Amino acid sequence: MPELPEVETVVRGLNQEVAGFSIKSVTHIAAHLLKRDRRLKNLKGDTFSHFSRRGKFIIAEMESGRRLLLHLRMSGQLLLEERPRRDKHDHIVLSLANSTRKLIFRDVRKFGVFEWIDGEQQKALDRLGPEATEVTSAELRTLLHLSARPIKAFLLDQHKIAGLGNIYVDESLYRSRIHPLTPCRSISNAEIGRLARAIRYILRTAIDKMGTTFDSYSGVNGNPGEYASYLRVYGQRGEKCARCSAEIVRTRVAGRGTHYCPGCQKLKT
DNA sequence: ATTCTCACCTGTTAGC
DNA sequence: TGCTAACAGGTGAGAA
Repeated sequence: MPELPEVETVVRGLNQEVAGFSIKSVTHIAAHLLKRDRRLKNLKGDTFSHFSRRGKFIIAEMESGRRLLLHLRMSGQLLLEERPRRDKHDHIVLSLANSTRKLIFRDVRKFGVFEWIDGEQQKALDRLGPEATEVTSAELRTLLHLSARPIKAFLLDQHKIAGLGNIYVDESLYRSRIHPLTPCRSISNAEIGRLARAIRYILRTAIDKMGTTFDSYSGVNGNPGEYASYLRVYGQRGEKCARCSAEIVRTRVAGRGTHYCPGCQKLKT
């Protein structure tokens, strides 16, 4: 599932391959996206000038001055293809001027977002917490403060920290040796320091590896990410912990499948 | 204000 | 084997 490193990889690909290209025609646009934003009909003729990322959101700045907000959610993909074979999950297909390739927004589960930025979309962006790649231990300490909620729920909350999802939360907690159910307020300063460092390190490493392909994720050219082989706990149930050899377990925390090592991530309350 | 639960979707998998 | 139910997970609306 696309989290910060996967979205960052897509944005880099878009800046390399799509920035500067104009939309020659809208080959296909799905009804459910038009229903969300009627103005998507007027994509034609505008030019992509630059792509950026905020949390897991993608922002496309257009030459007209308008901006598009894209979100891949669970299964969204942005793909560049030469002669795309029509897939029933393609919801937007854009023909680019002076290019043989088409830009495709494919999304099996239809949770993805593709709409012009207006007051409502801007508000959603403004509500996001600090970028997870940049989070400092001082910031984290302030945010955790007196909260009794489990650290895993906190780290998944985009309004607290933006960019982490289920995979990288589990990996960050493992690296900093913190049990996912630990109440935020019970986490020591030393642990907060380890956690902030772990989050930054893991996200940066995963960006270097162009993300994790577990299921369907790929970059704009269809290339899978290479971080899957570096995962220490996510999807590793039953495997031996690399640090203490205990068996990695999978439970449910904050409604999500949660992986951790019972040997080196002890719960304190 | 904060935090929790559920709906949104559909392909895949577990269980009978 | 074939069916159904549960599951996967990011987000926001509404409830507690």
